[in-house]
Amino acid sequence: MDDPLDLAFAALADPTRRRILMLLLEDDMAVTDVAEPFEMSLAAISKHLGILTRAGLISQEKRGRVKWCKLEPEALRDASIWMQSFGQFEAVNLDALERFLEHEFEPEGGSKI
Amino acid sequence: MDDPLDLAFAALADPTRRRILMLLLEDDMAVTDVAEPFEMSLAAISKHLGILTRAGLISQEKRGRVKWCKLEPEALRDASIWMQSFGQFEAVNLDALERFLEHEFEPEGGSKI
DNA sequence: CGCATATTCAACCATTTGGTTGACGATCAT
DNA sequence: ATGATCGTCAACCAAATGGTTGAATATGCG
Repeated sequence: MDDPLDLAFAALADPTRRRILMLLLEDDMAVTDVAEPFEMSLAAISKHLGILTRAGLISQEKRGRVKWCKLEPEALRDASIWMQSFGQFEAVNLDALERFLEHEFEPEGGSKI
Repeated sequence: MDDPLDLAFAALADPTRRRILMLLLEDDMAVTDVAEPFEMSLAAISKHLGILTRAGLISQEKRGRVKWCKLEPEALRDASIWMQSFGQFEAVNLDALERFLEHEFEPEGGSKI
């Protein structure tokens, strides 16, 4: 029940949360800004962010009254490793992986605030 | 809601279902044999198998009165590819993979047919 | 100070989930 | 045909999930 994999996969199972992760892929964001594109209450988004945080997929750091959300790919990586135990799909495109790693954490167009 | 990714990740979020997938990694199995190592009713396992089937992670084929369950890694691959869109997790460390698999398999210790 | 902004909390609600049990339809063996 | 085995179905249950609203807590600003 508290298995990190349970939390990670359960968190990933919700499309809203996957969209949130994709937003955060571009930049760290405040809770309010994460919520902006969605047609649901801020409280709902706050809950989703809590779930992503408990799953270790993001971290939240409060600076002033703003809580910044940041992607934390470690848990994702664990889930990915689990999947690769099935090894039957060598979909791991190492070229793509390398490309991504080169650009890791590169600002890419600056802040959006 | 019907997004294949929703189904795949939701299916993977349950430890019983992940154990089932690991069983099937070794061999195709009948429903009853899948259920054998678990301490829950056959009906419960049957439901889990239904969820895995709807998610596309396994397929079931009835031959005689026995329904054979078979791993179908396509949906898993899709989920894995989705994760790689995040690309920010380092290339799969095979040592980590080994450690991880040991950890996943070990807790039940026992029989594997 | 006094007000607006950022975020969470608490209570509530409907739906889904993961499990049970008992009855049931198929299929195989004797 | 009888009976055992394989598997699902239906009804039920407790708990978790995903959402709402309104009040509450910080924090920043003029």
